[in-house]
Amino acid sequence: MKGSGDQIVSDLQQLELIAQVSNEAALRAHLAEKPRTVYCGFDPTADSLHIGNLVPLLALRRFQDYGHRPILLVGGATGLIGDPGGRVSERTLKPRDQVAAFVDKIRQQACRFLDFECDGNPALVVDNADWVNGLDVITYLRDIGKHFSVNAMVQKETVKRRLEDDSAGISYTEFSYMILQSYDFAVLYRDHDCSIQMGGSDQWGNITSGIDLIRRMQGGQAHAVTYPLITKSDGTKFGKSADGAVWLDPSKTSEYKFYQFWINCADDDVIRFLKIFTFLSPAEIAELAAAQQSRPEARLAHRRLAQEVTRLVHGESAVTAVERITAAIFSNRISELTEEDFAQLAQDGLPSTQVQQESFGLLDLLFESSLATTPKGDVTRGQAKKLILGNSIAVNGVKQTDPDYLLQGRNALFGRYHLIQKGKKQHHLLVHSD
RNA sequence: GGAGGGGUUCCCGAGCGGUCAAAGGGAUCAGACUGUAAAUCUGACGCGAAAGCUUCGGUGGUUCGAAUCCGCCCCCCUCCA
Repeated sequence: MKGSGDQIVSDLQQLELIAQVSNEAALRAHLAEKPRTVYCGFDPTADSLHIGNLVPLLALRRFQDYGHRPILLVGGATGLIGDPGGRVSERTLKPRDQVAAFVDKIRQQACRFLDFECDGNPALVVDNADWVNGLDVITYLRDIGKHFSVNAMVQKETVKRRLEDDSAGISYTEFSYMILQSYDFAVLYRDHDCSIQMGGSDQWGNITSGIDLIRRMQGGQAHAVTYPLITKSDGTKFGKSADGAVWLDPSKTSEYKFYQFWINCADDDVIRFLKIFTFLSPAEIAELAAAQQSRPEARLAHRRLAQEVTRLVHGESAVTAVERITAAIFSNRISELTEEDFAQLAQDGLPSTQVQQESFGLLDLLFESSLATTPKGDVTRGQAKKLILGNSIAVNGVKQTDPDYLLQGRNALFGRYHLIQKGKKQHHLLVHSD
């Protein structure tokens, strides 16, 4: 454990991880007095968490490091409803069994970021389905709903936006989301003495509404902390890469791609991301910032960011593997790679294809390997041809512009390897097997 | 149930009988420049090698010809009951 209980607030502020706090003085006093319990909710919207979810996950971890107890809530119930916040239009309801499956996966994934064994403040995982599913309508309306003023709910930003939008509107179902989330907070307050809820800044309305509910139902005082939504300096959406979100599940986003995502971030974002997504000390970050100033082309900060986050999510061995690939590929001296290097590439997770044939059409390979993905997301031969003709494809470091080019075993490096490059950053290995 | 307004290519958003695979912007991919950066410039952006084929909520019509007109149906929004 480090620092006094309320040091966490200053630290989070320094890391630009606090957007809003319900009442800073009160919160500090509350945290300084003794270890507290803080929770953050994760709705099961997919079968994996994505890098955006790292923000609250790591923030919970920070709270734990300061002696507070983190509760990770998985929204098995709220996930069936859908949060109207951050959305311009109504969600499509997901099948119940699907949500249940998502809950399991997310619970497993999230667990590795928190300590469940430590003395005093072990983390806890809960599922709000446990207390919401058994709730009958009358109890819901009489004991919970009675405490909510529709007049006030309508004023909440997330709801208001949907009411004012003349192309969307909001269903009663999503309108009720806030009540369920408020109830979660009240239950955790009652059963686990959980007095702080953390969430994205878009959750502010839901959180404060929970604070109100706790006051009304139990006469208690709870607190809210929100973190800013992560933005990119160029204004495009954070966390998206070529084919959508960057997931924590390696079967959805390979370790190599994951690492590449981070090392590729913009200069203007890298220091901020180091603060948010790593546990490096302020001194270390300052050092990297200085290095970036003096020698930006060295990309020390980028590399460190990629290393740290990959280690956090996938472990040390993944870092070693993906750095081997990266070094081999971006050193730009393909001719210098040894036979062992090539064998290692496929093993380390560089996408690869095995073929028996002596010769294989380049165009076909682009198609088979999904390198020929159109801007829309389809894989077509037409796109493969466009890429070849558009001077985008290199084979073993040499550009090939002939759409009929054949990858032949006898021309392969070491008799079996063809390294295909699409643009500068996408690679695929063709292996001619014996 | 009544009145009105909408559903266009990944998103936003023009089009309102032919010259429309459908303006413009965004996103995305690639090329140049670089530092695996940003900004900028260039090209691509329904499928197909091509002829051509399939798109504008669904369906059936009217037309030589429809995203554009008509009927029915579905969905969304606003107001009224």
